[in-house]
Order: sequence, then C-alpha cells, then structure tokens
Amino acid sequence: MDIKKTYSISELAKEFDVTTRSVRFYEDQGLLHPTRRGQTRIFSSKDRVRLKLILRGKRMGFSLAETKELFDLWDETLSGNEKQLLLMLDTLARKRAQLEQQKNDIAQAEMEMDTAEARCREALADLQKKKRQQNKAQAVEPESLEQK
Amino acid sequence: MDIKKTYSISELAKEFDVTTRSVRFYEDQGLLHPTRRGQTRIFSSKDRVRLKLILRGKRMGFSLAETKELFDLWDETLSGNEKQLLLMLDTLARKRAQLEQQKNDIAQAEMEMDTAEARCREALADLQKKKRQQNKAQAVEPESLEQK
DNA sequence: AAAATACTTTACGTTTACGTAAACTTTATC
DNA sequence: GATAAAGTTTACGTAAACGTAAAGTATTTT
Repeated sequence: MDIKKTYSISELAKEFDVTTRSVRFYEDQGLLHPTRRGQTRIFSSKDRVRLKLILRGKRMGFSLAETKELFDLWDETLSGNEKQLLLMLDTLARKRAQLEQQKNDIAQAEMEMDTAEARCREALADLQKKKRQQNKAQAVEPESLEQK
Repeated sequence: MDIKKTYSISELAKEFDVTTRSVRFYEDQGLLHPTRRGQTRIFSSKDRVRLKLILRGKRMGFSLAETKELFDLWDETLSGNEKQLLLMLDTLARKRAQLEQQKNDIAQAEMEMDTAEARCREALADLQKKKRQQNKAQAVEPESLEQK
C-alpha cells in the first residue's frame, strides 16, 4: 500500500510551497477531490500525487484545464471501456509529440546559451586585458610624477 | 550577413502562425522594435529572430516579461559593461538550472506515460481475449440450435 | 473614381490562475 | 471561558495575453 495517510490543506500547501488558496482553487476546478470531516477538507495520498502532477504540469507549461483533461481521461480509462482505452493511447501519443517539441526547444535554447556565454566570457577577457594595460600605465605614472 | 530582408506584419504573422494582434502586442510590450514607413511597421530580421525566440519561450513556459528581461539584458550586455556581463552570466546560469528542472520533469513525465501506456495495452489485450472467447461461444451456438 | 486590400489606433471584453479582504465556524491552548 | 490558530465561504480585484469590434488611413487594383 501507499503512504495511506491523509493530509490537511496546510500540510499539502507547505510541502509543495503553494498557498491554500491555490489548493482550494484546484479543487474548485475539479482537479482535486478531498473528502470532508465537518466542513474541513481531508486530502488523500491520491490527491497528494495529483497535486504534484499539477505543479509539474505547470512547470512544463500545461494549463490547469489540460491537466484536468488528463486526469479525467485517466479516470475514465480505468473503467476499462475499449473506446476510452484507445482514446487514452491516442492522447498519450499526442502528449509525447508535445514533449518531443519541448525537448527540441530546450536543446536549441541550451545551444544558444552556450554561444551567448562564450561571447560574454570573451568580452570579459578583453576587459581584463585592458585593465592590465591600465595597471601597467599606472605603475609607471608615479615615477613620472616624482620626476616632475 | 543575415537574410537582410525586411518584413511586413502579416508576413511575420503568417510565417509563425500568430495573429497580427499578437505581433503588435509584443511590440507594445517592448519585445519587438519595428521601424516605420509612414505609420506602417517594418520589421527587421532581428525582429524576426526575436519573434521566433518569443514563441519558443512560450512553448517552454516562459512569460513575455521573462523573455523581455532576457532581451533587455542581452542588449545591455552588448554595451560591454563589466557589471552587465557578469549579470548576464549569472542569469544564464539560473536559466540553465531552470532548463535542467524542465528536463527532469519531462523525463519523469515520459516514464509515467510509459507505464500508463503499458497498462492501457494490457487492458486492451484482456478485452481482446474476452472477445475471442465470446466468438468461440457463438461459433458453437448454431450447431446446438440445429440439434435442438 | 470606386472598391478591395492591408494596415493603423483606440478601447473594451475575456480567460486563466490565483491574491486579498471580510466575516464566520471549529478546534486547540492558556 | 477567553483567545488564538486553523479552517471555511463569499466575493471582488488583478496581471497576463491576447480577442474582437469600430473607425479611420493608405495603397493597389479594376
């Protein structure tokens, strides 16, 4: 079995460094489904996992709506209906393509950052050279002052 | 030299599959700097490159503000001021860390999609087996009817 | 010259993802 | 039993990234 524990809203908020407002909002949008004891929310470890997925999705540029779609689709997939299974496979394939695009984008960005960094270091090296020449000039100056 | 051409707003919009509204918005936000002939915008190949970077940034989950910051920083970097150079190097390092995080996220997502896909295929295989068994049953049924 | 085409500015509208404040209950602590 | 701490709902506010008219200008085509 999982960790099998339950979580309060502030426990989750603290663990993942989000506000309770955000967590409530995610519930409101149908991404989380806490139960209630009285009116207090009780989150399951499934909710915890989903929160983690939500945040990772955000870092990857996914909207909450997209993530919710995936959650819902997965839930329906678990029903075992053939149509849903095929739909899920199709969706997975499309998401994979999206990830491929992102990997390409990242690789490109990294290359460009390499050249940018190289130029920076080159420019810095030039500045250092200039400085050394100035220091040499200054090292001579005192003498010329004394001779005056 | 570059491609050295200039571009109209609709040329760029068509090439990158965005609306002219978006292009004007990017200018408004200080991300593009077209010149004017009369009141008509004329985009340089530098603008074209920047538009490409803007869109890639978006796919990578960067806001326009973040992208603008990088543009501005890079422009100031080109001035050759030492402080700016160091700032740029620092920023590059932070962006690299961000990309690393994204790569981890993507790798994680891919792994989870692998297991999700495997479960789907397994469930589908089970369904196929059931179907074959049903077909076998149906193939026998006609005989049993005739014998009645 | 009239009409079509491409461009412009101005400005209000919309969606997403929360922030923030107000007013209220429930539970834990002194 | 008062007070603080953590939770709740309701609701208005906001920044980002455009969408969508409306109304005008400039140029090209017929």
